[in-house]
Amino acid sequence: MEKSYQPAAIEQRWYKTWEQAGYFEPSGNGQPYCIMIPPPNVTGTLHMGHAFQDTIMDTLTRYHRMKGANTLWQPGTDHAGIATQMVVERQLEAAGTNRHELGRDKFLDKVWEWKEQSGNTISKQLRRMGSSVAWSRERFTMDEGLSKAVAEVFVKLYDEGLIYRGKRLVNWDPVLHTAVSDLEVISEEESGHLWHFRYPLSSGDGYLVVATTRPETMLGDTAVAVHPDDERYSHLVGQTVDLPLCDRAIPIVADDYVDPEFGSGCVKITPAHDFNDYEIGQRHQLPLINILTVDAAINENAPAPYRGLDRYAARKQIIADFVRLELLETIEDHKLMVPRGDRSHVVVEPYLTDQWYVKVAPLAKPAIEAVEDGRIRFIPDNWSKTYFEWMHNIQDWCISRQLWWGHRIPAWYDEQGNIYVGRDEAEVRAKHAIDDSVTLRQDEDVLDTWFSSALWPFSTLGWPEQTDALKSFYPTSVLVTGFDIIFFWVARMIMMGMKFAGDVPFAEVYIHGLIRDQDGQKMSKSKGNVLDPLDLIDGVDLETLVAKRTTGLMQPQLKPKIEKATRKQFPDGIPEFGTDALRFTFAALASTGRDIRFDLGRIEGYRNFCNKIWNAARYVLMNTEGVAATHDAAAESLPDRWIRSRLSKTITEARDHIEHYRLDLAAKSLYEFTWNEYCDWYLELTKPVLQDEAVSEASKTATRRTLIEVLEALLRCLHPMIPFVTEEIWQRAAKVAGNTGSTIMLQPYPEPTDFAADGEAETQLEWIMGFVLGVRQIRGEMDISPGKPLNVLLQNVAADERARLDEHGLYLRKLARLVNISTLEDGDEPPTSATALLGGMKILVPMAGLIDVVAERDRLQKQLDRAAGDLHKIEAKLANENFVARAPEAVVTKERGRQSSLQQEIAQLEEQVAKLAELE
RNA sequence: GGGCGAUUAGCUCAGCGGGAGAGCGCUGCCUUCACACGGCAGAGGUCACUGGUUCAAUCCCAGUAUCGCCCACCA
Repeated sequence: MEKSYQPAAIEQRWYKTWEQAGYFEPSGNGQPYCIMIPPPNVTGTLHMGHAFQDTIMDTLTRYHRMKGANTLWQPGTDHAGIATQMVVERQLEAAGTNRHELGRDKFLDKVWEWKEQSGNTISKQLRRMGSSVAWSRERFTMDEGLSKAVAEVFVKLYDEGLIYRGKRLVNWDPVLHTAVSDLEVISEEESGHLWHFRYPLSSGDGYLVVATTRPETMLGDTAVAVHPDDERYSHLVGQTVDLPLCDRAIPIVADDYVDPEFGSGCVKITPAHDFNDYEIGQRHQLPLINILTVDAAINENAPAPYRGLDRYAARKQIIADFVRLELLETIEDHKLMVPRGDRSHVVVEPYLTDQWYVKVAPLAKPAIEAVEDGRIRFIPDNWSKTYFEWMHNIQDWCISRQLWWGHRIPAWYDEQGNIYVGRDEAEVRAKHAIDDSVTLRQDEDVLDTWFSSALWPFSTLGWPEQTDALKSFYPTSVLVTGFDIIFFWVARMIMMGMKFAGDVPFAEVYIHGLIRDQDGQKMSKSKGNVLDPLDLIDGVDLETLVAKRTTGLMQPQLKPKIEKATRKQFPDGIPEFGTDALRFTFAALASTGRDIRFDLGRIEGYRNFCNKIWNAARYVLMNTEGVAATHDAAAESLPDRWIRSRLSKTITEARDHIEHYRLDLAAKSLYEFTWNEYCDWYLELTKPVLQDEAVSEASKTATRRTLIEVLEALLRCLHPMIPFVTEEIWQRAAKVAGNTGSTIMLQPYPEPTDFAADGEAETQLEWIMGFVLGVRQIRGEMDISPGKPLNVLLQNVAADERARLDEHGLYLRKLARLVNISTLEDGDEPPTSATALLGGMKILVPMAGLIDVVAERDRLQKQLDRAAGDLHKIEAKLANENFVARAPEAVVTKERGRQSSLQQEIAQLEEQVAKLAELE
């Protein structure tokens, strides 16, 4: 084996081997365990969030596979309507054309081409992460099967009256020229103004003042509203005002919606361009005047001077005209929420169009109940609150998009505009007896991407066919996803799954946090702070990293800043850490719910951990080659019994933590066992056994067996998190251990009962550790070279401790580097020494004339102070009658025990301090 | 406006009703026959603040402050 762990040398080789052997595919045996991957954008690339999420899913999948489950982790990608179409449109733009010139069919060919070309990038990257997904079952949301499911669901919902077409206000993206759903609109506070306009009363008796943040919409005003109880205006209700700039009189209406305290208490009503005004318009039968084109310019319904002006140019002009007419009362600075499209980032307009909607309330009801009664559990549970909050206030879902890339809506129109919905045109004609003489035109629009995503858990298993896969794996076991798509995706999957697949789509929803940069910033291209998971795996030099971060920026002026920050943070680029180190880092950081700052220090630490395992394995393999297949358990040494017992506990912990989705705690347990117990103590404790000629062969064999058996089991424990290094080592270790399996992937996950718990061994070994630590501490603080052999004297040695000394002196001598351990009898006068305490026993390191009295006194005094402080607290507690009376018996007993041992410790320390004083 | 979360060592984070923890960083010593991606020893914290509950609070409750996120139609 190499002296240090080289991830690049093994990772890709093992992945290929596993995939070719078919280990990722469902075994067909055992309890089904299924995870559906949240399908990434087909043209996307792997980012830190994916890598994190994939690590979680793969760890769970590998764990359950090792436990014998029939596992299916199913991969796939999403067509991501708007996002993908935008990318291709940008390419066309660069080539000097656009989709309209190309036409729909040719454009779609281009998108498919782009999908083919870039679509497997993310699959390749998923492989680099070690993801054990069933590639044979990879799906794409626009596959034939999934498209069928989409049509099926659409038709069924339509037939039940749960999908309808309606003319309403929608969020209109004037750049993309499509409707978007409420969820796709991001409202952020921006600075703006509040313009106060005077609307003259038709009666000529003055004017009303209305305030608006959007002056241009006044061209579409069809009323002014006041509160019904507002005495200032009640006499005016029913009268009209003359709408300035327009040759129209509009009514003054009374409506509860108006807040009389705000502004003047008068509100201009533009039913065609504001969601609230639309409602008011409905209540008062006001006309709707649409004054905008699809580009959000002023249309022909507005007075001539404004036609054709962009909305913001029109705003300027209108304000100028109000000033000219002396109808502008005042302008205030004002903070307002500006709605922007989440893709285009342009301000969206409420816009009156025909769209398709899903009536969601009837679907939401059972979906709410499923979470309420625990058929679906959120982890952590508080996300269920977020879910309920949204589900209880859910609005109908606008599912049509004026795009070309996506599932085309399965609705046809005849020349009279009648609507026919069916799975395809032939079905529509048959169902409605429409012969070929009638021309049918299919709806031009496509469905919201999330419509097909909502069907993902069952459409990917073959629904509407009742396939074996569907029967085995639906409902799936757990959904692993981020909180940002609970509404977009999770809620809709639950609704659709319950409606069409007859059950909840998953039993648990594990919500993980967002990966942020080291400063807590969201990683984004425009901030220039993205880390590519592959750069962490393979390493990257500084120039490449800078180039990656600064090319293709939307705001090129940020380049110098990004470059500077990058050069400062990564002066030497990023070293190669390997997939396992990255995965272990994600696992260790995956505590519940909260966001994660990705810290390079952590990944470096876990890279070192992989190397530690590697070297521990080198040691073990070096010492166990050809070891007998069995051993006599009676010949096991104390350290053998101890490490087996510790491993048993560690296995319990690891399993328990993984089952509860606490990968961070599982990682921690395994890390600490491996490093602090197996490496730091056990491997060191085997050296005296294996090197000492006096130790029996049977005992050596038992130790060799323990070395290899613990290593082999530990590798299995760690495999779900760090699959590559564990497989590489396991292949060698398994042979020595006598395991003939072909891969660690399919070995059983260790059981706690595989190794004997042994409380007695743990107690005894703790005593040995205490002894060694005591001597080391003296060495460290008294500046005695670690290599210098020492003699120690023991005082106040109890009978059972004498027995331990006889039995385990070998370990003490080796680990503490002692030549001689001798026991002082009562009355023996000890030489000048540095002292360590172990329970009631004193360990004395004779210092002859070398002792630094001051240093030793300081050292003891420090211990004394600490002990005295602790004792003081405990005595205060015990002096409290209420504590003694009310605290549980066990707690009181424990405190009394601590009290007496501290008293003993203090007495001994004081004695030593007094002795030192004699030397001064 | 409503809801959720965070505040613990220099940094990144665990923990939790009865003795403050890890990794990284820092200090000192050590090229010891698995590992310098290492070993040994060590320094470092009024667990944001104020009250309350309790025999006992970093932990539970209430409030305050700061930071963050989500939802919401106030022109």
